[in-house]
Amino acid sequence: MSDLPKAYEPQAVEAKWYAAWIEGKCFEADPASEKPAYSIVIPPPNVTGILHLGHVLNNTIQDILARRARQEGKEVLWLPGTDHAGIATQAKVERELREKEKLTRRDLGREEFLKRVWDFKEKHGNIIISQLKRLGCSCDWSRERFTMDAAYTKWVSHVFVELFKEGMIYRGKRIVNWCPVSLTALSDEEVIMKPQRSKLYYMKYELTDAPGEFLEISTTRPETLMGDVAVAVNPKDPRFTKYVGRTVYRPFPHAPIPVIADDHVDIEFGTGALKITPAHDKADFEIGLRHNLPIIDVLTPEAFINCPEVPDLHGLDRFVARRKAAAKLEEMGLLIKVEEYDNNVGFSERAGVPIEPRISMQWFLKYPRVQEAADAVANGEIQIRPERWAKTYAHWMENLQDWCISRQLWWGHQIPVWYRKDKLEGLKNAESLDMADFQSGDIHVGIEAPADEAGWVRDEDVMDTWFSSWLWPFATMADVGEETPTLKKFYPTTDLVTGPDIIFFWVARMIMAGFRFEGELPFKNVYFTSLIRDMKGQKMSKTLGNSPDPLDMMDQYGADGLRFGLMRIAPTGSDLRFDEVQMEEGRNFANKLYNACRFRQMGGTIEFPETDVEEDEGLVGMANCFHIDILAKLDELAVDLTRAYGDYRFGEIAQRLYEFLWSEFCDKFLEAVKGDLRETATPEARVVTLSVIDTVMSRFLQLLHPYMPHLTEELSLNMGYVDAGEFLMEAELPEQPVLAGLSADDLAIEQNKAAAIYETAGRLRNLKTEYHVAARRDVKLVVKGAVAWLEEQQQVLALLAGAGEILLDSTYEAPKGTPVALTPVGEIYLPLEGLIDVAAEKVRMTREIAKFEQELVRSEAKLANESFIARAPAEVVEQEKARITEWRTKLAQLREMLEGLG
RNA sequence: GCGCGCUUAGCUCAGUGGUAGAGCACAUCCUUCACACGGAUGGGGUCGCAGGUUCGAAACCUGCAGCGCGCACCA
Repeated sequence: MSDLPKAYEPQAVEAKWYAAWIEGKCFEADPASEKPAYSIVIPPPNVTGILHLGHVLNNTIQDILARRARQEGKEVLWLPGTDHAGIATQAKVERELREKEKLTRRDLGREEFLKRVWDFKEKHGNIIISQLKRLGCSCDWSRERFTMDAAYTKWVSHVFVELFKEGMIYRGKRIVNWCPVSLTALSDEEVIMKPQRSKLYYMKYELTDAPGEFLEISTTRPETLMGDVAVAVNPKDPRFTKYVGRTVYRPFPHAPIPVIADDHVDIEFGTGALKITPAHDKADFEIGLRHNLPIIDVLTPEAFINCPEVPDLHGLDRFVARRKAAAKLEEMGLLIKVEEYDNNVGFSERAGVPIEPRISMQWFLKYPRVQEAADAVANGEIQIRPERWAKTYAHWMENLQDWCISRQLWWGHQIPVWYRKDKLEGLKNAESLDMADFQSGDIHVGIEAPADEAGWVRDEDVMDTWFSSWLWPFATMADVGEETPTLKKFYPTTDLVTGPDIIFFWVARMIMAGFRFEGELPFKNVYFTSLIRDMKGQKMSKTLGNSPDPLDMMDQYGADGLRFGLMRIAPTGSDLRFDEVQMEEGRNFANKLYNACRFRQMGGTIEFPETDVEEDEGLVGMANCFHIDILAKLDELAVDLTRAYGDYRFGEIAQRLYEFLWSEFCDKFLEAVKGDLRETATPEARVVTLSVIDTVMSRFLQLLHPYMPHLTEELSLNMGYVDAGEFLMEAELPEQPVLAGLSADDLAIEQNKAAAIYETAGRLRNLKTEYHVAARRDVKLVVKGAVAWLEEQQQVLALLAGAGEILLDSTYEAPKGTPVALTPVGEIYLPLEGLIDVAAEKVRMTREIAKFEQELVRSEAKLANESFIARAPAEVVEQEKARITEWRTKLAQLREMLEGLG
């Protein structure tokens, strides 16, 4: 017996193996390799982020794919890195600055502030990288990238310049989504619509040419009333025809504004009349453009009222001002009523406050290669899984809006545009900037600053983080204009694994960028993971505090336990409910495997008997039905796994591995062959059994390796399946099955024998339990009408069933009331002196008879149905007939026995 | 409003036309020399509802309900 502890202790083992893999350069990809390439780029986590369960799921899947690909003989590149995450990172540093030094970023100035962010990044950055290592991720760390590396930054600028010169990027004054907390524009994707309980205010504006006559208007935003420049009605709305072209008084500041007609107005909604505030609503802005209306901005960037003409509102927070404006209307007798109203309000994804539509000067991108990108998914060049996400992708691609790519932040890639100082004022306020301005020489757009830098001022804005992320698959592999061996070998990448929440942010954009800048799709397969929820079905979030720390999980259950537990409940489609119990199961599974190996080690080394049986030729010849059965099941497992990997069915793979080891190998096979390892066993039996165990265990460890890399590596070494100095993770999966040289018929015969013994053992244990002798191992069993081959396996049956002795006796006359079971190997009696209870046995048998009768009736009814006979496939009919025969035989036997009881 | 998805045992989920499954939880028994992070046995389901197709439906079709998620300029 080995000195190994009884329970597996993962912590030290996991750390040891990760270090060994790094030392052995096992994760490093070789572009010069002859092997076919397999590549994944990691979805770069936020550089200052910390690992959450979403990362664990996502990266475990990638690691499984990468490790499996290595086993399949591929040259694997899993390229890691981190994202600078503009808003999130800047916000963190600003918060720290505010809390510790009571300073804002403007107090420090751009240069000093950026220095602080870099310091912060050095200090807190890469925590997540070490956490990914703890999880066992086999990334090629020698190629780690950061989206603000110099070379990467050059890519971002290059892309901007190219697209600008192509006319795809332009600057313009538009309504954008403004975050009043982060003080920057956001893209449409960064706005989250949330249902809100709001109020709908009904108010009335007096007609200038008809005092006492009013036009009724409804709005949810009375606080922007000062920015009203018109009232719009639908031209098809007969109620308002007479007003169109006239003017009404805006209450404050008191001024006449026109009543206009515009198709956009919904006749059904509210009063049917809409106040037009072009500065604070996207639709209003467009109506304003159509009708040539002025724009009056009445909000500060921080979303406070900016309207000195109305002193009692000026300077107020927008929501305070809303109530105040309503009160003011009421005072003036212009408020008709207020209704409760449910609507959707856009929130800033990062800051969590309602965004404010705001006019501002921003840079926009017209997406390139839209058609190619849409087609690539539609025609299957890029496979999206689960497939239904392809529809979401297609829908978005069909409704693309220009992308607002500028951000009023400092942390990020600064826009590579310079303005001539002497023309700065004019350029700053120009309604639009594009190629024409570039050609005139007033602006400079380039990767490098203009030569006479002093005469120029650089655009202050930075780019949306996703404007760097969308280049990730190729910008990580080669510098601008380079054709590196890495790019050549590993681009396009094979699989992308990410969450469906960033299908627009990232996936779709990468596809477009791939086509535009590399002339090729960036990846062939996209696998969208499930969203992790808690047991109540709520989204995991820091604020809810329902997000367990993966590091805690790893401390408790091991990285392998966490990986396996999580993958085992990872569904193919919908959300995943995280249940810590499952991680415990993962740990238990690791422990089970570990103990199965300890058991094998107790068997010691294999000493071949003098007959000189060679492993290869002797194995099948000497094997019994249990050996053959487990080898066949192992082969089946390997085939099933290959298919499941092909379909990205990770939960099913985990389930099959679990079931094989626990049920098939430990519960059945090991129990069946335990006798072979006892001192009483023949040397031949011992050798065969140990060999079969080794064959199964070594192959199983390899199949399990992608899911539990550390443990399988450890056990493979300890068991001697992998030589010291070599790695299981580098061993290729053999293509041949472990079982060979047996005809399908012979295999079926052997497997049926094994199944019959297992089933019989189950029946007997059941019988023992029913008669309350489950714990006794000395009971005697008698088999009547035994199948011919039972004799050779009766020892095993006794072992499995927990019987002291099994007698084969075809003439056995059971005492009345002897418990009996009908099994695939014959009638088995459990003669128990003093325990036999005729009445109880009668009841049990009557119950069993009733059960079979029911089955018989059902089957007979089916066969009596002419349509069934006529239309069902022959094999189904045959199956049914066979069942009837079986039921009848059993019923006859049981009735006879019941009669025997008297 | 449009679209997508889900609804199977107390819980988490498999099961895409042929007698309803797994794990956990539960109950009873077992500390027998791999493992109590274990072993054995057992109880538990009109497969959301209603129609339809079919010899046969948990599965296919239609409708409905509940839940979830996207998208959308109804102020």
